[in-house]
Amino acid sequence: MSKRLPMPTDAALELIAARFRVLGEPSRLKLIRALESGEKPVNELMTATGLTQANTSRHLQTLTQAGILGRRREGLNVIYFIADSSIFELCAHVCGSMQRQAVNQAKIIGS
Amino acid sequence: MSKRLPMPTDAALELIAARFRVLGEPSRLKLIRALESGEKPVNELMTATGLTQANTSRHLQTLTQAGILGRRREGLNVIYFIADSSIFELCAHVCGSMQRQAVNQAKIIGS
DNA sequence: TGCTTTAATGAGTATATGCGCATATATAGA
DNA sequence: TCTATATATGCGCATATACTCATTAAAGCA
Repeated sequence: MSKRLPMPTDAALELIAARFRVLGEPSRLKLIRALESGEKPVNELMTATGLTQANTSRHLQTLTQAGILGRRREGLNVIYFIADSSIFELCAHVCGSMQRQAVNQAKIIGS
Repeated sequence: MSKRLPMPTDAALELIAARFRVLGEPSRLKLIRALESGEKPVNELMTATGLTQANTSRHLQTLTQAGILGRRREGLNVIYFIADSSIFELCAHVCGSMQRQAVNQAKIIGS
C-alpha cells in the first residue's frame, strides 16, 4: 500500500526541516492544542496558553506562515483556526513513537 | 479506527517539541536519508552528507540520544543505523502535507 | 474626530545551538 | 609500547530566535 517515495533532494530536506522547526517550540504546540477544540480569538489563546500578547501574536504568525493555521478578522478580534488538520496525526505519530521508546527502555531497565 | 487521544499535558508537549527540534536540522535529515539504504560507519556518513567529522559526530550523537539512531562499534569504526524506522513515515507525512499546501497555493495563484 | 480595545510589530537582550579548530579517546596492528 | 586510524569532545565564535517592553496599526463606537 505504501508508495515508495523518491529520495528527497537537499532543498526538500531544508523545507522539511523548516517545518519541523516550526513545531519544535512548546509554545506553538500549546497554541495548536488550544485550537483543537475549535477556532479562537487571540485573547482567548493568550489565556489558554499563558503567553504574553506579543509572544502569542508572533507564534501565531509563524504558524500561519507555515500554513498550519489560518486567520480571519471579526471586528476587533482576529480568529485563528487550524488550517492543516493533518498536524494532529503528525503529533500523534511522534507521541506513539516516543511511547514505544519509553516502553522499551522500561523493559531494558526492568521494574 | 483512529483512537481519540487525550489532550497532551504541557510536559508532554515539551517532549514532543524536543523531538521535532531534533528533526529540524537539515544536516540531521541528511544523515537519516543516508542511512535509509542501510547502516553505515561515520566516515561514509561524512562523505554522504558533506559534513565535517566533528559535525557529523555531534549530529549522530543528537539523533542517537533521541532514540532515532542506534550505534554499534566494529573495530575502529562505529556503525550507525536507523533505530526508529517510523521516522520515514513521519517525514513522508510532512512531505505530503507540504505538497498539498503547494498545490493549493498554485491553484490560488493560478497558472 | 477622538477614545477604546485588540492585535501586530520594532528594538533590545538573553539564550540556545550549529560550526570550526584543536585535542582527547578508543581500537587495531607492528 | 608505539603508531596509525576512526570517532568523540572541549572550547570559542557566530547566528538564530524566543522573550520583554514599548509603540503602532486596525477596527468599532461616542
